[in-house]
Order: sequence, then structure tokens, then C-alpha cells
Amino acid sequence: VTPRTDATQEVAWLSDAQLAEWRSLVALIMTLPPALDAQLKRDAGLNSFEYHVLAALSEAPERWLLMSDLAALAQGSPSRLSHAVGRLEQAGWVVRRSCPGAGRRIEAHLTDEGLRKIEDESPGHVREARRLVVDALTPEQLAALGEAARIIVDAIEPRCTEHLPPPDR
Amino acid sequence: VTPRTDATQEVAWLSDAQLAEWRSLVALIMTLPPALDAQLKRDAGLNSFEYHVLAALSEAPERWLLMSDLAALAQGSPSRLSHAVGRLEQAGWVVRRSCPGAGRRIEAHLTDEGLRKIEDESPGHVREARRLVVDALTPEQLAALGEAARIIVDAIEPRCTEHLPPPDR
DNA sequence: AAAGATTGATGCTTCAATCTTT
DNA sequence: AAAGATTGAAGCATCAATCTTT
Repeated sequence: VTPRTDATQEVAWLSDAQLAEWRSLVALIMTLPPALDAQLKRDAGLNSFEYHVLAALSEAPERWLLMSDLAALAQGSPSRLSHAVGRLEQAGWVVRRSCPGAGRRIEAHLTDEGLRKIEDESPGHVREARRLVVDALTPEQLAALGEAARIIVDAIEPRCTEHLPPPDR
Repeated sequence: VTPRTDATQEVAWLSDAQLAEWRSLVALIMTLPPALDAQLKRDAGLNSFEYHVLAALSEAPERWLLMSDLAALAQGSPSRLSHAVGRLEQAGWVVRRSCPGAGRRIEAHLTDEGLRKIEDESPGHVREARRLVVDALTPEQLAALGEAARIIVDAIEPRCTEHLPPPDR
């Protein structure tokens, strides 16, 4: 596509170099998530989001977390989390209980079976993360990737990055 | 989660530094695609994949492309492409015709309306790409991101990267 | 028979509406 | 009334099965 001189909202087109990098990034976000999903689905019967929910719970104090905090940690909407936790609860890996306090707060807890499940499945997932990313890059390349990722995530949702290392630009 | 010394398949855990970078990347692939999707859906009524299909066609000779080539360019499965082109054809932006040759080859063509559509919508998409990525990073950071992305994509599907600049490692 | 493409079913995500608790 | 969470409907992706053409 070639740029249109639209008087409505002038937008600078991308240079050839910028376009090439942008396309590489687009290729990444089109292929990496499906690749990770496929490994998890095949080996663990989980999708990426469910895996991250279990992982986040496994690191919480006593494995309890407010649904709203869990949603932020797993980077999903309340609705998406509700559906996912429903499935995880069905499987016996998570339970919910209402918790006294303001609003209609509800806590989710990772059961012993859930802990065993995530412990069983993480080696396979880490192996895939190594194969496709961590071991495929030099430490410098990996660090640069991480830094760029933090800046972009920060540009998307300035407040939802507290749990990540700050982008130092 | 902590590593389990599973005799089955030794997997080296990630170092703290590796884990931090990995998590930043995971945050990126959890947030950037939804952000781009949201802009396209809101402003253009298209999802990312449909946009890429139109964009790929707009750059093809005479705006004709074999379905199989289009699938590779847009990085989607044949099935996904079929469904998407079905919707785009409904909207009048694409037409299909069978093309003589081996197998059951079918070509897709971007109509004039389709060309107008992608031309109308790309400025808004480029603006978002600039805001979230291109203008948020220094040229060096963008180049490093692109390079890492190419290496990872190459690790995922070694043959489907012909249309990207080669990763020079 | 094999490659190319499509179809239909299933499952997950999103969106809007709703319910509950303070 | 407002925040937190859930629900159901609609849309898209994936998978397996199918159809078509050489």
C-alpha cells in the first residue's frame, strides 16, 4: 500500500528500515503465540492464558489471589479470567471463595492438584521457551528484546507494568 | 513455580535475568496483539488477520495472489485464510477465481473497493504502530527488536521467512 | 492418489448486560 | 450508586473431515 495524502490526519509513513523492522515484529506476534499455545495445548491440555493463571497463583502468598489482582498479573480482562477460572475450577486445579472487604471481592486459590499440575507442565514450557527464544538469542540480544518489550508494554498500558523491571530509557 | 528435578527430561531452569526478559516478552505478546486488534476493529471493522490479507493483496502484481501464497504471506493456515477471505468477499473487497494449473489452485484478487478500503485504513494503523512501537523506541532499539524477532521467527518456522530480511547472526 | 482449498463443529475471547456487595 | 465479578451471545481460530482437480 502506498500512502495517501489525506488532509484529515497527516501520518508520516514508515521508512524502508522502519517498515522492515515493523514487519519482523508483526511476524513475531503472529507466529510466537501460536507456537507456544500449540506446545501447551499438546503437552498440557492448557492454553497460554490458563497456564499463566496457574503460574501466577503458584507464586502468590499461600497461593491465594484476588480475582482482580490475578487478572492484572495474567494480563487478561475480568471476563476472560472468569471464564478461564471456571474451566480450571472444573478441572479441580483452582477454587474460589468470597472474601470479606469492600466491593464484591473474590479470591482464587491454587489447589494441591493445581500446584502439581503447573509443576508438571512447566519444564516442557521452559524447554520450548529456551528452544524458540532464550537459547536462540545471545544474552545481549535477549536483553535488548526484553528492554524493547518493556517500553512497548509501557506505551500500551502505563500502569500495568509494576511487576516487570522498569524500562530504563 | 520452582523447578522439579524430574529424571525424565532434564531442563535447565532460567536464570533470574533470563526469566525477567522472558516475562517482558510474554507481556509483549499478551498485550500488543490485542492493542493492535482493538484499533483496527474500532476504526476499520477489521481484525488483524483480515487487515494483513488485504495488505498482502494490495502489494501483489495486479493484486492477484494464489490462496496458498496469500496464506504464507499473511502467516495463517489455509483454513483460517478461507474463512477470512469468505468474509472479505462478502464485503466486496476480494474476489476469487479458479486458476488453471496443477492441483486445485485458486487465486484471490483485491477489488477496487478493497484497495480503497486498505488505503483508507492504513494511515490509522500506521499511526498506532508508530505510537506503540516505532516512535516509542530509539532507532537502535527498534533495529535490535527486529533482529531478535527475525531470529525467533526463524527458529519457529525455518522456511517461512523468505519475505523478511535474513537474520544475520 | 495427492495437493489445494473448503466446510462444519468445537472452544476460546470479546462485548454488553447483569448481578452482588458495600 | 459504584466497584467487582459473572453471564450469555456473537465472532473468530483451530482441527478434522471433505471435496475438487490433476
